[in-house]
Amino acid sequence: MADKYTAPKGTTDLIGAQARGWEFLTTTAREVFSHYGYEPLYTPIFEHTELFTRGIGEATDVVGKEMYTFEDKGGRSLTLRPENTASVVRAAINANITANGQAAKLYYAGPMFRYERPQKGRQRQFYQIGAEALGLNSPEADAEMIIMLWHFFCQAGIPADSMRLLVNSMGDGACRPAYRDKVAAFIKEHGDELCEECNARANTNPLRAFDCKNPSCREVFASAPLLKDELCDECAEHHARVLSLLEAAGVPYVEDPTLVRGLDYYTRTVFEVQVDNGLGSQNAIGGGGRYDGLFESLGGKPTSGLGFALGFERTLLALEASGVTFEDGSSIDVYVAVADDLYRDEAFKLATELRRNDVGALVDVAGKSLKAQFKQADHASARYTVIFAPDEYAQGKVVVRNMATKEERLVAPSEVQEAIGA
RNA sequence: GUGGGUAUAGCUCAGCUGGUUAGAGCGCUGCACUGUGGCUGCAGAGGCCGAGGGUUCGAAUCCCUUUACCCACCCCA
Repeated sequence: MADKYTAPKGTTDLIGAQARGWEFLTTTAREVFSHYGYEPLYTPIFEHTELFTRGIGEATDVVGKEMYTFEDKGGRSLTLRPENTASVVRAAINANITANGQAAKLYYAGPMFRYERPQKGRQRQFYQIGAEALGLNSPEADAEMIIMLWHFFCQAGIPADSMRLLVNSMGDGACRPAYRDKVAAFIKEHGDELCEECNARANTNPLRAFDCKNPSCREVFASAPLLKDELCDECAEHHARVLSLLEAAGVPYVEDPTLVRGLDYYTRTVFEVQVDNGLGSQNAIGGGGRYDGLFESLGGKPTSGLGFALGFERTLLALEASGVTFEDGSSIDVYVAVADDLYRDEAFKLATELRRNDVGALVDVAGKSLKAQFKQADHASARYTVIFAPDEYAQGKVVVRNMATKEERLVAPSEVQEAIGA
């Protein structure tokens, strides 16, 4: 554990079960999302810093203190992406894929970067899988997005009853500003009963005060005005429709009027999936919402948008807590062994042929004893072991041993594939 | 950015109030079984006890510093 060459703070190598878990989840995502008509989109790991300051919002913690920003050799200010929605929208604007009211459904998977103090379920380089639906403004689109996220988690193996789906509406340009002022006024009114941070939020981002975990603040906020009661008619109707669609789809949700996403771009529908076990002090494994103003903030034409991101590491923790494991997944059908070094060339050749025919085959390349070769075959869970041995090979045959039943058959090397039923 | 904890073999960890060659289990390699895996028995390899400094006749053990990791606050996925 020399610390000379360790991965930087907050980063980790995806190795063993974690690496397999990542492949499993990205594969699952591709399968599930494609059934909803989603296509892959991969954007750069770094972007112009301004994309994030404009897109996510200057007042957010993510932009204010968590970005990995650097200057490149050309003097440009670049930032490692702290999230991917702004990039996807930028890419969509650049490629003009939402021209003339066309919709686009896109998903991605990859690392994000935030300069935070690491802890369980939170690292500086972390992996997200996400989806964005662009150019769709109907409540049906919202419901479909939420259902897809729920579907993904279920498909990945998290028991539905261990998850909790929270849904809320944040209003839009017509109703949120007034509500925002109302909350700010409420905070000022109760200033002496609230913590410092809550007071500070009155000026920066009043809604975030709902996230405060301080018990006494929560108590005060229990009587705060709720956006739910202040929504404009359009937002209220939209929200009600989303909820009834979720209900009809049998996706259990909880209305949480205090759910406030931390990024400035959200409008109307916001949602979050939480679990109670395995995540330490975190509890959100995925979340997202609608961002109808983001295109314009980034210089595009008014276009609605909607999406979610889910945290890979947290999802993995939740899966582990549910007893899901990612065992070594090598698929070895045959182990080709030699009883004498004389046959190593033949064995090597057979293994090569089998692999070309789509059969998983292992052959010893370390000069091990026959016994050691059997052990390897066993550890690889090979279903069969083929043995090149003097007596049998003198008749042009090799031994095919079924490792489970211990039955052995003699066949010509060319018939091995048939003998193992592959 | 602010707290608390931990650091000994590939992995999980013992090592009491300082005492001589630093241990166990699992894993790995070999042998018993020279052409047949799992079980068993035996043997072996693998450690500058995170790093640096100090106290001491003597430090994995005590003190200081440092680094890393973990956990929590905060924030979010």
